[in-house]
Amino acid sequence: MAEKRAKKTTIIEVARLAGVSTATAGRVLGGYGYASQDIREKVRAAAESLGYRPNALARGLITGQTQTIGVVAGDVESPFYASILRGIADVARSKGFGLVVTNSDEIFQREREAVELLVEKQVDGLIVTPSDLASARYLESVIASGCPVVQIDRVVQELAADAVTVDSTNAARNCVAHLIRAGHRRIAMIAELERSDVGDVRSFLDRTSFSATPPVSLYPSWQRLLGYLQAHREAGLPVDPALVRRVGSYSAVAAKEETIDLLSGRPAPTALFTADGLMSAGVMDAVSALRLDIPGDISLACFDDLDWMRFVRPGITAIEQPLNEMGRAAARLVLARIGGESGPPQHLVLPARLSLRNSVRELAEAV
Amino acid sequence: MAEKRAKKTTIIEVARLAGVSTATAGRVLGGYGYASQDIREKVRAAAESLGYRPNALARGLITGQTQTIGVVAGDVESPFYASILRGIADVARSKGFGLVVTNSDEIFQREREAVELLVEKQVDGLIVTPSDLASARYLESVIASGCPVVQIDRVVQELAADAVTVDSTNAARNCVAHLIRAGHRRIAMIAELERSDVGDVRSFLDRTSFSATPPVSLYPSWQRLLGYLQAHREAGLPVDPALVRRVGSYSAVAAKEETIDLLSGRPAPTALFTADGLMSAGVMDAVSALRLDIPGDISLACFDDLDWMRFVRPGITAIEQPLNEMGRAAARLVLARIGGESGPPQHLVLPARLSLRNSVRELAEAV
DNA sequence: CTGAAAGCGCTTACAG
DNA sequence: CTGAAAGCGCTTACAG
Repeated sequence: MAEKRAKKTTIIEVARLAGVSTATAGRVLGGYGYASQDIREKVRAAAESLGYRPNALARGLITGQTQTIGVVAGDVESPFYASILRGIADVARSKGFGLVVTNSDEIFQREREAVELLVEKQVDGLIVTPSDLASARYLESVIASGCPVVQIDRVVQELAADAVTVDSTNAARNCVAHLIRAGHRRIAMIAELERSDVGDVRSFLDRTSFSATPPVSLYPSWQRLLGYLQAHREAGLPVDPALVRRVGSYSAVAAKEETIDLLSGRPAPTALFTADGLMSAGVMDAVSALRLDIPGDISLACFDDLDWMRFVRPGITAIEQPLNEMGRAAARLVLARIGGESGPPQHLVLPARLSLRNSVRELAEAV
Repeated sequence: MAEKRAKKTTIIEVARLAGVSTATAGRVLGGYGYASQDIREKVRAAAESLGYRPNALARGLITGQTQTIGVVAGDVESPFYASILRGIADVARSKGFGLVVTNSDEIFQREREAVELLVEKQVDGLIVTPSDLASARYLESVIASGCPVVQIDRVVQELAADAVTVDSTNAARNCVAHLIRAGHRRIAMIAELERSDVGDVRSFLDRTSFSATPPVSLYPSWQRLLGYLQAHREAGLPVDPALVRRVGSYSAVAAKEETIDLLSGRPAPTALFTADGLMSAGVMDAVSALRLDIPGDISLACFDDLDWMRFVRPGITAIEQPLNEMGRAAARLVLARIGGESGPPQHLVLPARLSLRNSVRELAEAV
């Protein structure tokens, strides 16, 4: 059932029409090597009249470069990855690179298959958000084969790959510190806190020394919990474990349930810190359902609140991650490696922006 | 400054190690042609031990297929395109296809360059949201060269390419009809209505016969205006041109200004129909700023409201486009063509879903 | 069932 | 400055 595909014109036909060798035609059309003005024009005219388009496959096969970057995102439909992807795409386009995009849904097996596909397609470099920090050593073979890898949002320990992350710990710490400064003493936290090699929340809370934990080795959600703890500790305040809720996955519905349960407790929290973007909607829903006033009854702070909160609820403190910039930085890094830049792995840590638009006004200056 | 890239193992080395010809090794590894059980194992073992990965470039060069689909979206960061892209990606992945993604930002020149890039990369098919319906004939040469094209969201007249769109006209018509049935007589409309070959809003409104306009030839925004008009006409109601606002671009800020102006007019509208997704936030912002109650002071209906409205404002009627399905359908269509399916261009028109969650309760059953 | 040879469409040394 | 030849890593007829 194979269709007869229109055969495309090749450089051979262009060369023949222009009366030169394919080597010369290639030099003109590919923009490498010398060619006299006279021949240039002839070849260009021939290419034009035949509607010639170079075959990037053939070129890539011989040059060993495809001018393509592979991206393994969690889910390009989520605002988080969509913004990162846009940043990557902008830099790629400006350098004439293409982008092959895949979703892992944070499933390790899927990530691996995606990387396999991309490597076979001979991408010049790879940008990945590793879905399982413990199993990601397989990336070493990719790097060893000459394909540079840049990690985004998460960092695999001891992997010789560049990385771009956000300083989640400090962002959470600053945010919670300012809630404390504004007078809050019972600050609840709603977070994913799913994958972890540091045990459960309780044992994490029980640790005597936080400084012993290098934040970079944690998933962002746990980094934020660390920041939450640091802020309390620095203020000399105790942490009530009942106020830290592990939702367990990026689910607005689950976040809603936890929030309702949380706000029904006595004494109720006076502030709520939502540590993962997609949960904000669930938290908001719970607050609406309980008919609570913001910030009268409860103060809210959210990581990665969606843009809409700005419009709908002026009374919310938001931690905004520089997602576009994260993508751009990752693309720049991978392009630098592709360009031959050597040296030890770079680890870029971008600051998050605390954006204040509610009762806790004092936050604005403080940050 | 060229790095010494680790040279990858080729099929030649695998063949040598297995003690067979490259042709035989290829048959085993590529899964085509015959091979004895004995040899199969030897080759597989050799490939395994050498860490062999097939080079898709070489394969593509010879087979003429890259197992890759090219996508030209407006902006993958917007929820609209992000959802479509996800649908495409799901189907592509299930068929073992890769996806090369680009943004046009609805700029024609950029779209063209993107298509050029994708064609040179030898994608097997193309999914495009044409940014300028009048200039999109250039796609003909792409199709003629054997690369099938599927259009999304918009349809270029007389282009022999499949298309997947949403029935915007009927969705808008139903929505407005139900607002009318709920008693509204002054229904305002906020819409993009930028690009057009049908003149300005006023002349569009003045047309005596709407049926003369084939909706498919219009940009979605204009199709929705058509639906708005049809609903009024069918109810025997006049349209007040002052209630139809052309925002001119996908801008929440501009939408906010128009909405404030609109709601300050006397007599004020009792309902507001926002015809383009990204403007909803601006409209909401205006409603908040004016301290209006929904749906007490004003009823709202939005095309493509973001998911959040469900959580934040139960009092809003939403028209939900099946974006994931649009992407999936487009991917299926293009894959069918790649598979050799011939026949006249397919034009899929998907229905939008009217989602009711406010005062205009009667809508729920009616749809 | 297996292998030698040709070739996909380009680029890359190497002569001239 | 230009061309003949080789070759990138595979697959595809074609013999055997």
